[in-house]
Amino acid sequence: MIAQRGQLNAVGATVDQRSVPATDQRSVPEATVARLATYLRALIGLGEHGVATVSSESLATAAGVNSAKLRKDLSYLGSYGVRGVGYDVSVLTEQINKTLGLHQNRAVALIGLGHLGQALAGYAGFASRGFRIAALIDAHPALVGTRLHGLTVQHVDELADIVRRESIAIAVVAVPAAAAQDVCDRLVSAGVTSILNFAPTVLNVPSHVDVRKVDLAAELQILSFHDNRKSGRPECAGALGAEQSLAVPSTGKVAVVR
Amino acid sequence: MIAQRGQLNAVGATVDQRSVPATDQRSVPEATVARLATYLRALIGLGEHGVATVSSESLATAAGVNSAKLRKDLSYLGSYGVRGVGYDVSVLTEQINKTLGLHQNRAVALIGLGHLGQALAGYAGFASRGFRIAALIDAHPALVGTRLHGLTVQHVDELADIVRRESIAIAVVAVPAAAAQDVCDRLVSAGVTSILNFAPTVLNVPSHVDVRKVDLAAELQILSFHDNRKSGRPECAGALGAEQSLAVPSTGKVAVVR
DNA sequence: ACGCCTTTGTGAAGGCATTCACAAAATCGC
DNA sequence: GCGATTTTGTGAATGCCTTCACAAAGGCGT
Repeated sequence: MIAQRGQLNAVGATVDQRSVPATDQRSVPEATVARLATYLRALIGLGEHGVATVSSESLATAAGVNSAKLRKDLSYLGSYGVRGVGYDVSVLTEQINKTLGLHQNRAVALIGLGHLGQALAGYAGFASRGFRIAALIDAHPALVGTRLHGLTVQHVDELADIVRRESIAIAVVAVPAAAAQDVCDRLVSAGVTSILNFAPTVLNVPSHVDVRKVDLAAELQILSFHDNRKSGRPECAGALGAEQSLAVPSTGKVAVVR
Repeated sequence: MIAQRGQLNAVGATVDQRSVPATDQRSVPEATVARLATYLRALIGLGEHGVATVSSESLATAAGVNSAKLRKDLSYLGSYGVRGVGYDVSVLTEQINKTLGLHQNRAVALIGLGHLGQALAGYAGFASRGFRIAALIDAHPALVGTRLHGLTVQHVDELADIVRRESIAIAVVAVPAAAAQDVCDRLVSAGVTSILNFAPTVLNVPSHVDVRKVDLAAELQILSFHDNRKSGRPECAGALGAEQSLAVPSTGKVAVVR
């Protein structure tokens, strides 16, 4: 399903001169997609340093993965490397851009302008990596109408209009957990098909809508788990100890890795 | 789906020394750990609503996963359910807390107080979910010395002292990409063993240090990929116009007209 | 006490993802 | 032109995660 798209794509009619399934998004594994963004970042960095060609080995190092994985990942996009030489930085950059659908800046709506929302509104990384924040939305009367990073905050009741007017497909939700599902429902019925959720709650959406969540505290909790494990024995010091007291510290063993 | 993944740093298996079956953290799969935080959130929510017992089915729904997965995940922690009844909310909450090492509040250092850093400094979700921001650190002279959310911003040169004084094992890095590796190196040599990185760059760390990254633009790019794919095929009648697709069944190709 | 009903915990199967390892392709030096 | 050298692209193997499906375990009603 989902065949290749005939990209109009301004910059040069670089259209596929290949007859092969270039940019065959059908089968790009999820894990690979998640890494493409990292590769893209690394490639852009290389390009800015004037590097014209890069081997899978060094690109992999720059992206923090091993080269076999990188090559397999890239192979899903088509065959853009040259054996014995490596990858052309600009070609590969363009190819990943295309695969990720970043050929044109995508309009994004940001809902919720608390501390986090305001920070996101000013985050330069969005603009520099293919996204344009096209609307700022909040429900708080004191915020609506104020200007922020060049945009006027609009009321959440106008959400549907805004989404349609600006052809917004992607929204960032940075409202309190209690309000998130409601905002989400409004977004979905307005036609948004992709949501990045910062609220610590599960969003229920119809199957044609994609949700990615960023749960900041959860990230720390995951680190905490590993840290707990690394630091060895001293676990539940207080509260519910009982069974733990007979740890075996004699060897003082610590987590040994590789 | 599309759950985030950790980075390198697999954190290998620890040594044996076993004989304590309960809370055997040695073998909890990474994917499970990442979900425990979500279960915990759901459980706390249930607890606050006075729910005393919950079945795997309804807890799974609350957490947005299927019940088989939830049961298997919980089985790694031990056997805390009662057949025919379900799980005791408070027992399970406590158990997950323990597994994640959240029995006592963990001190966290936050480095970088730009827009994002300031938002994180004020993020209530950290405090309510087991973490205490114990230090705010930046390099900018204009920021050092100012008070923010009850803490005085300290200079990055004092980082090592602060980490030791406060027994900090976890740090949040919210500095510009160009400064991230340097800050990271300082953290590691000061003894920090877990890092949550918001800078869009790969951090190199020794194998005993854990890094998790949150790349905001990458999240959007991943959504963009799927969105790109979706809009190429008129699967579900998306009543959101803006784009019209012309499918060419014979070749399976799709052209997008804007 | 005794079935009945509900729900857990878990082997087994199936699906993805990662890693391995090597043949194929391309350049370079001579 | 040709062999040496480099590096890609990819089958095959391995391992991890998810899903299935069901026996075992416990409460409840009678």
